[in-house]
Amino acid sequence: MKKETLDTIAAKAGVSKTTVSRVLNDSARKYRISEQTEKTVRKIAKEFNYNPRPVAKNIRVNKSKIIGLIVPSIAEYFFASISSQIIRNNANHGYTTMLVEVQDNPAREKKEIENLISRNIAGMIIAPSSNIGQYLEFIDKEIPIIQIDRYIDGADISCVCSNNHHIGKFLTNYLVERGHRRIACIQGPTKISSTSERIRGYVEAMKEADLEPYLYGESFDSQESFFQTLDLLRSEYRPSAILSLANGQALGIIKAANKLGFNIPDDLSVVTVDDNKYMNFISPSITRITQPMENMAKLCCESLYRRLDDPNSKNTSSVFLMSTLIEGDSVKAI
Amino acid sequence: MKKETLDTIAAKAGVSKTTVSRVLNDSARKYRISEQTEKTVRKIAKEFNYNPRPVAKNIRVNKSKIIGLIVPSIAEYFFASISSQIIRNNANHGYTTMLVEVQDNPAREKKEIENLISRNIAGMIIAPSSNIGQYLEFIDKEIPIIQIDRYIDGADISCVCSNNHHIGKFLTNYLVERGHRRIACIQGPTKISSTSERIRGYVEAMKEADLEPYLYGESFDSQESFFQTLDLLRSEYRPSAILSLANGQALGIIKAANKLGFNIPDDLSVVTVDDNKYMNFISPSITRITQPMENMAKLCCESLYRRLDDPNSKNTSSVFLMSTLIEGDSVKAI
DNA sequence: TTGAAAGCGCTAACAC
DNA sequence: GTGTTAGCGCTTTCAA
Repeated sequence: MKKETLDTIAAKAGVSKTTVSRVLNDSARKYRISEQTEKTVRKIAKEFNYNPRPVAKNIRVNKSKIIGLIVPSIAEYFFASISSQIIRNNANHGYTTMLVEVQDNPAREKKEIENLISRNIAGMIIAPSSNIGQYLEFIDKEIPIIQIDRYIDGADISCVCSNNHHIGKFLTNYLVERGHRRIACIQGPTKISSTSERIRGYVEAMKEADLEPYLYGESFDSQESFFQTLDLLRSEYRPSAILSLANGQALGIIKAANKLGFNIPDDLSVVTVDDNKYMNFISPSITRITQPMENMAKLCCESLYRRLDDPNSKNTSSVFLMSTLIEGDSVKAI
Repeated sequence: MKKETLDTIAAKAGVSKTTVSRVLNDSARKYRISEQTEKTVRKIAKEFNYNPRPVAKNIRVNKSKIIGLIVPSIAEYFFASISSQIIRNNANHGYTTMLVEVQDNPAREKKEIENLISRNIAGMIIAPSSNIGQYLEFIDKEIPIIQIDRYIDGADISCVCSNNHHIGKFLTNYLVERGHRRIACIQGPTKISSTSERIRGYVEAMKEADLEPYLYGESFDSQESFFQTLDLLRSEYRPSAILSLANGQALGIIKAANKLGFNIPDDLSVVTVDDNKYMNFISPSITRITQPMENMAKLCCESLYRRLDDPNSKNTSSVFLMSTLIEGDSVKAI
């Protein structure tokens, strides 16, 4: 490709490569380089289609214009959407994104973080999959980290998340207000904060309504939710409503209800979390909470850029965003 | 973070950094380094938690273990899924992925490619958005490129795609065989091969059945498809069936049909391309073709690794994968 | 206002 | 078997 280096440009321009470097880094003013020199250098650089190699700079200054993004999997719409926004924001800000997936696998997570660090990333955005608070705090001293969607309890690392406790409580209350008493919650993996917070909200709302929480399930997977819901609907408890904590689960619930001939919402009410363009088309349309994904990505990036631009601003911040209810036809008032 | 370098390790081990480098690159055997030395070096390296800096190596050998992945947007499920697979494959193969989005914007595409190249990527996987065949051929001489999902007509660059011509023809025939005569096709952006090939298949099937093709629309956007379908259904032509080339469009079509009180499939049959976990839940379930995304990603990566492993194997190859029909309830036989 | 020279961490010729 | 040395392309003192 472009074989031009500072040296070749310098030779053509009849100046030293130092000067070329300064001009091309917009430091001409700072070093009081003559307008004439600056002009020639820029002209030659353009003429020869000079393209600096960031790696060479990286090795020197030990920092790159790369941001590491660590998510469970972008096959999940929520993370795909967030990641898409982040990648775009980064690009607009002059950063390239290294996106890695860790499949909620702690070993993989550790490995990928080390990989990213060895590649001199300037900053990191992570939806943590495991309890690596201390490790992250250690890294955060040198490489700014922002947690997104989830946070590690007790870790002093900035985060931008939904107000998941509110989500759980709000949806539960929504069902309670409509007369439901036997409200089950199909929980996801309970170690991640987004889930545990929602569960906490659910339990709290149930307690406040003098109802007994009923938690079951352990994954976000559709298939598992399907089987678990089958069990649940056949059980003695037989809820009149189910609170699903993610869309994958909701699909499993719907499938199970259909299979057993339970009509939604007549025989079973369902509410869930997260939205996407398909949700309006499944019938009945499921009442759901939608998280402000675009805003979440935006705030997260801004928070990161702030620390990147001013390495002194080490104050960690926690941001909890409010979500929006989208009412469908999946809840019956009884 | 880890401040260790080859030098520090060498000092601790009492050998030269060359030796350390050789050992840590698994070339001990090649240089007939004594087992004793090798053992000590490895021990010290581990002890000091040594982490090599790929950038330093990159600048020396002018190649990194980074693969650039260029897609329109991962907010689109198809690309999210493919990208997810590719990222995972790459990670398993020791490569980190730089994922960039170009939003089907030619200027952005050019800029991002240059960016990736300046970062010394080892290889590139791209779903091209514009007609940059010559440019890619030029790059391909030094950096292996594989096109995925789409290919640039006339460019001598490897590709792994669906057999999109077959998809278009097959779905059209499916409708023809069920007695439909007025079959409209809501096309996407016609400059990308995946779309144009599907259109070609549609037109061919129509011609063979002595029917007049009726193409309309120009984007994959739900909202646009919605309005265009409204127009179409109100028009004189009034198709009995619509071939949608992507899921976003299909949603727009369904919405338009609902709005005008057209029952699917009684008043309007619909078929579309691509599947995802929500498609089974929208009602009626839309008959659709599903592309072998996992396999597509796999073959694409393997093809790339082959060239990466053996720089001489410069033979470009075109792979066209077959897709699978998923029958729903969206087509009426008339 | 500009340049020379050193050095970032690593690899690879070449030597012994 | 192992080490010396040069150099990848860039930035950054330090000097002029």
